[in-house]
Amino acid sequence: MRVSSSLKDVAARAGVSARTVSNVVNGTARVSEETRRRVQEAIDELGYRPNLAARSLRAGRTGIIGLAIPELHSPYFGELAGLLVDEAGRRSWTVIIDQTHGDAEAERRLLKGDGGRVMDGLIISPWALQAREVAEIARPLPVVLLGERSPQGRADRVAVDNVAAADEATTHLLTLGRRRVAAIGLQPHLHNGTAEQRAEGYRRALRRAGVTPEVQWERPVGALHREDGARAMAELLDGDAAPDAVFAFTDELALGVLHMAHARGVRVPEELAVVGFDDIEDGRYSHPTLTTVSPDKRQIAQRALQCLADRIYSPDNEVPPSDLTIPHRLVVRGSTAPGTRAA
Amino acid sequence: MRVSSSLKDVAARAGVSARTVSNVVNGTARVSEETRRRVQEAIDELGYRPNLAARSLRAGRTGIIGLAIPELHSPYFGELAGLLVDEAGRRSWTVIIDQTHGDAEAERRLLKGDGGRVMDGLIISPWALQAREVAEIARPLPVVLLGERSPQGRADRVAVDNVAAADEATTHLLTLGRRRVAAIGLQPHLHNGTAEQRAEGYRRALRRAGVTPEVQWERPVGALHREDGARAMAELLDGDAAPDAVFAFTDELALGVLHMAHARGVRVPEELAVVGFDDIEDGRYSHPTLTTVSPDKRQIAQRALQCLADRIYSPDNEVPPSDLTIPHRLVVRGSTAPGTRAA
DNA sequence: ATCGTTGAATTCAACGTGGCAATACCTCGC
DNA sequence: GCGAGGTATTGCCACGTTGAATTCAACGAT
Repeated sequence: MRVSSSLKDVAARAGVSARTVSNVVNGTARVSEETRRRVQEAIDELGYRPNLAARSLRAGRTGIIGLAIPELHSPYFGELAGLLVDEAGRRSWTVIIDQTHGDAEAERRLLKGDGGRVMDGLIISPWALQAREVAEIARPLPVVLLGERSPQGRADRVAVDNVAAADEATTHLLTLGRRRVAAIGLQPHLHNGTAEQRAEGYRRALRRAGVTPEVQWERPVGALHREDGARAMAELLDGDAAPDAVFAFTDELALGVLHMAHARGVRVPEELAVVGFDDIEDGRYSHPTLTTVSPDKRQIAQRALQCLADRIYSPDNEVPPSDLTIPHRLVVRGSTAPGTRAA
Repeated sequence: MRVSSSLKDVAARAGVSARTVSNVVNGTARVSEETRRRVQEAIDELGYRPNLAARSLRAGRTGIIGLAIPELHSPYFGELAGLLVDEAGRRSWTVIIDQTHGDAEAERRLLKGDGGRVMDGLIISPWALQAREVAEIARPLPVVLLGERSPQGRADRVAVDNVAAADEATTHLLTLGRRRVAAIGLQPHLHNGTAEQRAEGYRRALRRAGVTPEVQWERPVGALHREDGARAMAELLDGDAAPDAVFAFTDELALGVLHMAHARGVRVPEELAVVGFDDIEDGRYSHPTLTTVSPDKRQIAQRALQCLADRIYSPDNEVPPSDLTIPHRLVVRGSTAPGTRAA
């Protein structure tokens, strides 16, 4: 029992050839009822399980796909990863997860596939890698990019329209009569493409409303967690003028903003309206509940897997890379409830 | 470039044998500088990556371990999974993640290893499976159980002392002068061992303080999410007497409790003190911030992996199963800040 | 000149599967 | 009694890799 048994062991025990056992296991060929029974018995007795390494070697496919995300503990990526694992299971795929921690080197390593070929395909959410560099990496491996533009890309891409979504979020704040609208979440040092797009949508909305974008309202952050949001909010409150609204590029940042607002006695939404992005579970139970841009996460998962499947199973992969835009909607909750505006 | 190249291809190109290429790749044997250079060149030109399936087949090991948890999107498991993935990477292991959704059948399937052997070992957090059943499943595969007792177990176990921790949490509430202490999180229908232990600690603390445990204060839940906590809290508030404290078996439940308290105008911590369990990130930014039992998650990850490593690498695995208790501490925050007690 | 030693590279075999082609067995029709 | 046409089963090989054993050349010591 220590050393796991193989087809050969089962065959010996059942008094048939290894090939027949294989046929029973896979239903490949016709097997007489009597033989099938004997083989099945031997399988049960020996506790035989097929060796997937051998199978993969033979088939040239592993049935394993990779998912590379910045951080699993971040709620957005946790939710997305959960959906991807489930949807992948539906396709009989197993998912291995890697965390890049927003490190360019880690992203590069995964894209290049250092350390060998296990994965049939890779879904990656690049955070620190410049779009140009992603495009340059030539790979035989099917790759789907999440939330990053893929310019002359060799890879498929699945994402929401970040510019439009950010525009909507900002416009929502402007509609409430707010004019000192801060944006929290820029990451200029990382060349984070997603952040850049959201900043662009933010500025576009301001301009359309006749408000000139000002640098003082655009707050860069080190990372995208609650603590970074809280810190950015504190800086704003310590500045010359306090904002009357905040568009945070992620819900986590927004929750940090809410936290700091509480701590400093700023009333939300009366004195400060807040919008986030991602629609994570927390935002539905925070105090106040969080208005946010909600991407259709399940659809992101499904479409990403569909892209992979197309490339993995297509005999010749001359299909041009697709660039899928996933629907989103603005979910209005307590943090932007129409209230008395501060003087 | 379509079909990935093998040692043989590289060998042909470099004018050496496949074995020599293997030696260059792995640094297995001495290779002359000149040969190494030629081989490396061929590797780069062909974009060769070792085929891990073949390697695994030869080695009898895949370098892949499995992690089976109820749900990836739950913050506690997300944080834990993130730590496990990182710590596993440090050991050059890759992690495949499965979600059981608290389904007994799914847990059983994973433990039995249906579908073949890919994993060198499995870390599983059983939620619905009865301890007896876990113990009965004989496996050649090294298994580590998280947070579940493993009675006559063949498997290692890593967990906090749930009884003691629940006792501390409850005692903390009693110390504040609260006497109508509710417990939210029992799952009698699932035979959830962890929940049972926390309930036991809760009752023990009450008795020690001279308070008789009453059924009306023990609220079962369907799942352990925020919505379940909110629902349970609503039921309590709709009941005959309102509690003046709640011990929620997970932070998620506790956050649902806070949410419902806000919605019903119950002031926390003045009228209601709340303690959670898990110390998830959200609880540090909620309003009020959440008092909680904080298990040392990194240590859980490290110890679990150490157990696996011991079994995977030990020549004869006659090592008796270990049962490791992970330290925890009560982190007091806003939700139990000493305040005016309700009349 | 011969032998042992060392370093460098090679050959052979096997890990467990499944595709392919071949073979053994069986039944039926004439 | 014999070939045709199935059905059930088998043997052989290759997938890409590496452990073990082997070959070959060069060198220093005797």
